Amino acid sequence: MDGHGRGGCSSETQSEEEMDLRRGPWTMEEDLILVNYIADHGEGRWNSLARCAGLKRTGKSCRLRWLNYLRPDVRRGNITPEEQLLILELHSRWGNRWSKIAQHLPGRTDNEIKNYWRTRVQKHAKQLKCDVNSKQFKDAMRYLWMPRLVERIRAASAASGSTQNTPTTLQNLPAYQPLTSICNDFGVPQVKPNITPENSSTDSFVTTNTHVVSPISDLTDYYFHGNHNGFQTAPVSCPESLLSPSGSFYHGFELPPTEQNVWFGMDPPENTWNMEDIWLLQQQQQQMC
DNA sequence: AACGTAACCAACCGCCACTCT
DNA sequence: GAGAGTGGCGGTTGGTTACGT
Repeated sequence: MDGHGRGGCSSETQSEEEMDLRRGPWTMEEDLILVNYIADHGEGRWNSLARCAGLKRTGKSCRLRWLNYLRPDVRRGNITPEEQLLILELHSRWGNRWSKIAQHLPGRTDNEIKNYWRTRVQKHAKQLKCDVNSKQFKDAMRYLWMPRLVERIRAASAASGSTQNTPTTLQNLPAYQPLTSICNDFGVPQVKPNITPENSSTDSFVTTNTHVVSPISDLTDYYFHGNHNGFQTAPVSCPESLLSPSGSFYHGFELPPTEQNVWFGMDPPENTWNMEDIWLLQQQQQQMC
C-alpha cells in the first residue's frame, strides 16, 4: 500500500533502533520539517516519508501530527454549539465512529471529537450516574441537551441579526422537540415559542427580554444555572417521558427521595448555589409536578 | 505562594483491514 | 494464498494548564 521500494531515499532499510526514534511532544523544528516535506512531496506513505524527511518519528506519528495538528484546514478552538449539536446527533446515529463523525465537521479531527465526547459528554453521564450509552442518558440528550443547543444557536443568530441564516447543519438535523414546547404544559415561561400549528414545522423562536440564553453549553448548566443571571431555574422542561408517575424527576436514574433529586443525581455546580437557590428550585419542582 | 485536583488534549498503542509482492 | 508492510481507527495514557483551597 505504501509503495515499498519507491521513493528512493537511502535510509529505507534502517530499523527503528537504528533510527533512534523520538517520542513525545513534537518540536517546532520537527513540525517545520514535516510541513515542508509534505508541501514538496505530498502526504501519504508515511513511514518512508518520515525516513526521507529525516524525522526520527514513526510514520504513524507523522501522519497523526499532520492530520490532527499541522494540516492547514484543521480548525482549532472551542467546539461551537452547532458543532456540539451535530456531534450529539451523529453519535446517536453512528456511535463511536469518530472519523465518520469528523467527516461531517469540516476542520475538526476525529481525535478532537473523541476528546470532546470523553471529557464533556461522558462527564455528564457520570454525573447523572448512568451509562453514556443508556437509554436514560440518550433521552436526556435528545430531549434536554439538544433542544437546548438548538435554542442557543437560534438565539445567537437572532442576537447577531442573522435570523434568516439558520446554520446549514441545523437544517440537516431532525426536528427536535423544542425545549419550550416541552415545558409549555407546565406553564413555565422560559423562551417564548413562536409556534402555531401553521409554523410548527419551522418552530421559530423569540427570546424574552428577561431571558438570555446561557453562553454555557451543557446539561449541567441547563439543570443548574437557575435564577442567577436571569436564567430559568433548573428542571422546568422535563418531558413527560422523563417524569416518574410520582412526579419526581427522571425516574430512570432512580434517585433516592432526598435533596439529591434536586441535583438530578449530580453534584451541584461549583460554588454557584446556595440554600436559597435550592429552596427556589424545590418550589418550582413542586409547582411543576 | 504552595499544593492538590480537575479538565483538557496531544500523542501513543493495539488492532484490523487492505494492498502489494 | 500467504506473509509483510502500511494506513486507519478507536481506546488509552500522560503531560500541561486551569482552578480551587
